[in-house]
Amino acid sequence: MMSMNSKQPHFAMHPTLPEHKYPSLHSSSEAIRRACLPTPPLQSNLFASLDETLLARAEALAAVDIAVSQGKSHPFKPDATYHTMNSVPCTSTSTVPLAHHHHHHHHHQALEPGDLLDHISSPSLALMAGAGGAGAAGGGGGAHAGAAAAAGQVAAASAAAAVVGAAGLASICDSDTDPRELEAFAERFKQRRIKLGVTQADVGSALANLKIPGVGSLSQSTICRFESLTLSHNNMIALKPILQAWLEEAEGAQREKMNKPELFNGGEKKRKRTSIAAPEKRSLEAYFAVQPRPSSEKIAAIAEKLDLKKNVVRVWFCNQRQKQKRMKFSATY
DNA sequence: ATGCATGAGAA
DNA sequence: TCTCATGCATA
Repeated sequence: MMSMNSKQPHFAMHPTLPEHKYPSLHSSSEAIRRACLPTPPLQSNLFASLDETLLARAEALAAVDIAVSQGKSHPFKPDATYHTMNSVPCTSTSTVPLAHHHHHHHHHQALEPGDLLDHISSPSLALMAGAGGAGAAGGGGGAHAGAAAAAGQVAAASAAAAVVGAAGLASICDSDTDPRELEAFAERFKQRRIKLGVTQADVGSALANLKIPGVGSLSQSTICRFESLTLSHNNMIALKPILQAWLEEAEGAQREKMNKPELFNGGEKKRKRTSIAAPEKRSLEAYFAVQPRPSSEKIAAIAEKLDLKKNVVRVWFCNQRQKQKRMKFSATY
């Protein structure tokens, strides 16, 4: 069933896109999203001394499973994760046999100085690498290529380089930033991937075989998240051209097997995943509902109350915030 | 498929 | 310190 999969340390360049300020926006989808969240929004106020009082209250509510019924409700947090970067020419090369439509979605593109050139410019890929092979299914394994650098934004470098020109397989058009388009692509991608008989892990490692500058391998997790749209909008946009390139590549050379037996393993330190118990988790969610960005002090307080390491709590909040920003149910619909 | 974690880069 | 892209470990 599983395979031992061992990747090299962790080399990756995260060109990281500038952080944008997402202006307000939707409220409906935001509501939907929250409604789907495991934790019903708490109704507390953010006034009063957000001290032990609130913490205790939140925890108390959490303990009771939160019934909510106080005459106070606050609006949802206007925290959209959007912004789209887009400023590169459009080669209209949507090789995607998808039904794309054009329409305008109110995308607030808060472009910052850096954004203007921070995009993926079609890295005219004309490569021919071997597609993954192996047909095992599952979330398991596969050999891993030890490519360096991951694929954040193939932009940075290529943008300026403007290697555009030849066969533009990827093009950044507004349709590429369209959530519906992304969703459609993701679905289609998964379908075709399965048809090719490759696992998510296979795709991840195969990406390194494509010689796209700045693009290395990705993990099964990321491929999975791409397919399920559980990535940020920006992340989806950045990955789409890459995965699309792989897909076309793989389908084109479905016969070749250029497998690369990467077998280097020092076998060591296995990271242990700390697991937060359900009760504690509930409390955290309660706290989060009332104050998604607790101060360092508050985090410390919470950590102590729940008997968790402060860092664990901090990271939990970070991840929780990030979760809220995923594509699914992310507004703009 | 997801939870918790790391690290780079921006604030 | 936070955000964001990613990944290991795991259910």
